[in-house]
Amino acid sequence: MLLNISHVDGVPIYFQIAREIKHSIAVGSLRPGEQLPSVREIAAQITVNPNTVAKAYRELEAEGIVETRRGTGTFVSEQRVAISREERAQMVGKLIDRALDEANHLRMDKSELKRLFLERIRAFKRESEENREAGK
Amino acid sequence: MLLNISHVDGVPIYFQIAREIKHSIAVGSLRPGEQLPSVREIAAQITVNPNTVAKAYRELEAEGIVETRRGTGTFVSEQRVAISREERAQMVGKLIDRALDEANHLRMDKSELKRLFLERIRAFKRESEENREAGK
Amino acid sequence: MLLNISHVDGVPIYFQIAREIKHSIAVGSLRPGEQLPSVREIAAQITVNPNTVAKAYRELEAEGIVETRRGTGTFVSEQRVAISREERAQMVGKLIDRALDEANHLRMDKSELKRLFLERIRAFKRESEENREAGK
Amino acid sequence: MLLNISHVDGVPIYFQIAREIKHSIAVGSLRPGEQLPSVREIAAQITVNPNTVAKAYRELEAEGIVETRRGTGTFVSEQRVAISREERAQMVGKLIDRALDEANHLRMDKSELKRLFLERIRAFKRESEENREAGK
DNA sequence: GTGGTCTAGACCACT
DNA sequence: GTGGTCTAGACCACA
Repeated sequence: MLLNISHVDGVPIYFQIAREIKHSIAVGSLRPGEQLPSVREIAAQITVNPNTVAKAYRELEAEGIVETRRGTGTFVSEQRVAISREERAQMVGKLIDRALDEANHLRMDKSELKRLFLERIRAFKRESEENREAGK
Repeated sequence: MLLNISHVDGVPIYFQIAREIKHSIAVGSLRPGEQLPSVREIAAQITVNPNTVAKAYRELEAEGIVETRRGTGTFVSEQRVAISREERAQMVGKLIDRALDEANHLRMDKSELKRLFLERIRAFKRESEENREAGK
Repeated sequence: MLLNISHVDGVPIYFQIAREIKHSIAVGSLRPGEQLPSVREIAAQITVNPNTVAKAYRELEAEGIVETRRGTGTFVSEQRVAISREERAQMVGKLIDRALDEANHLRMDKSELKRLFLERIRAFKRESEENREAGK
Repeated sequence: MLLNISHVDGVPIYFQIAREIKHSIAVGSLRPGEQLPSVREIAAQITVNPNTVAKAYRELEAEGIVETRRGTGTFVSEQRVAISREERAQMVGKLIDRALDEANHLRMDKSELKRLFLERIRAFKRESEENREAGK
C-alpha cells in the first residue's frame, strides 16, 4: 500500500486517504477480506495524525467499503451493496459529465477526448492485471 | 440562467454556482461577451447570501473565465487561456480516472461504460446544439 | 433543549447527545426544519469539547436525521427515510425483546410488564402533547 | 447452546456472548445449576479469542448470573439477586422507552406498536415452553 | 457567526 | 497489538 498524499492542495487529507484506498480496491491491489494497514502504520508512513487516518477509515466504513473490528483491525468488505443499473449509470454519468465540461472548457475536441478515454481505460486495465499477476 | 443548487450535499454553494456557470458556458447557453446576471439577481433566485454568489464570481474571474467591469457588470471572457496539450490531457484524464474508479467500484463492465460515455457525449452535443439554434 | 448527560456511565458522550436529540425529535420538542443549537452552544452548556458535540451531529447526519449546512448551522431533516413495515417491526421488535429479556431476568411477571408498558406509552404521549401545546 | 454473534456490528463480542447467555437463561434453555460450555468450546465454535469468552463469563459472574468453580467449570447460579420493585421498573422502563423512541422515529402508530409488543411476549413464552417440554 | 480539519497527546476498551 | 473516545487548541472555509 503506497499512498500518494498532498498536504497542500486543499483537498482534506482524510479524503485523499479514502480515495487512494478506494482506488487500491478498485484496481485489485487490496482484495475483499484483506486487512488494511493499521491506523498507526499509515499515520507513520505519511506523517499525519492517527486521528486523520481513523477518520478516513470511518468514512470508508460508513460507505460499506471496509469493516472494522475493534481490537482486531480494519478489513475490505466481502460484499458490495447491490445497486440498480439506472442508479449506477447516473452516478458514473455525473462524473463523466464533469470530465466533458472540463474537456470542452479546455477546447479539447471529440477525437482527442475519445482517444484519452480509451487510453485511461487501458491504463486502468494494465494496473489491474499487474496486481492480478503479482498475486497481490 | 437556471441554477441547480443543493443546500445539503456538502459541496460548497459558491462552488456549485461556479460549476453551473462553467457548464452553461461549455454548453453554449452563455456566450463569450455575454453579461452574467447580477450578484443580487442570482442571490435572490436561489436564496443564498449575496456574498456567496460574489465569491463564485471571484473564483470564475481568477480562472479567467469571466471578467468584471466596475460599474457595469460581469461578462463571459472572449478569450480562453491557452494550455498545453499535455496539461489538458492530464486535467481531463484525472476526471476520467475518477469515473473509472467509480464504475469499477459499482461493477460496471467495460461495454456498459463505453456505451454510457458515448451517450453522455451525445447528450452534451445535443444540449450545445439546442442552445446554438435557439440563438441563445 | 435540555440535555441530560452523564460523564461517568461508560456510554460515550457523543452517543448520549445523539440519543437525547433523537428523543427530542421523537417527542416533538424539536421540529422538522428547526435549527439545532450550535455545536459551541451545546459544548458550553454541558461542558464538553466542541469536537464531541460535532461528532454527535455527524452521526445524526449520517442517519439522515439532521442536515448540516456549512456556515449556517444544523437543522432537523424535513423528510424521513421510508422503510418497510417489516423492517420497522424487526427493528422495534429487537428493542422490545431486549426489554423482555431484562424483565424476565428480573422476575417481572407478565401483568406488571404490561402495566409498565402502558404507563411508558402514556408518559411518552404526555410529553409529546406538552410540546405540542407549548407550540414548542 | 447456539450463539449468534456478529463480528462487524460494533457491539463488543464479549457483550454479545453475555447477552446471548442471559437470553438462554431467561428463556429456560439454560437452567439454574446447569453447566455452561467451557471457554475453549465456545471460543472454537464462534472462532474468537478465548480471552473474549472468558471476559463474557467474568461479566456474568460479576452480575451474579453464573458461578465459577475452580477446576470444575462455570454454572448457572441457583439464586437470583433480589431487586426492589422500583429498581426493576426503572431498568425495564428505560429499555421500553428506547423502543418507544425508535417506534416513533419510524412512524409506527400506537396500535401497531401494541400488537408488536403482544406478539413478542407470545414469542418469548413460546420459546420458554418449548424449552420446558424438551426438558432442556 | 457557523461547521470542518488537523494536531498532539492522554486514556480506554477490545481481542 | 488493534481501534475508539475525548481534550485543548489552532486554523480554515463558508455564508
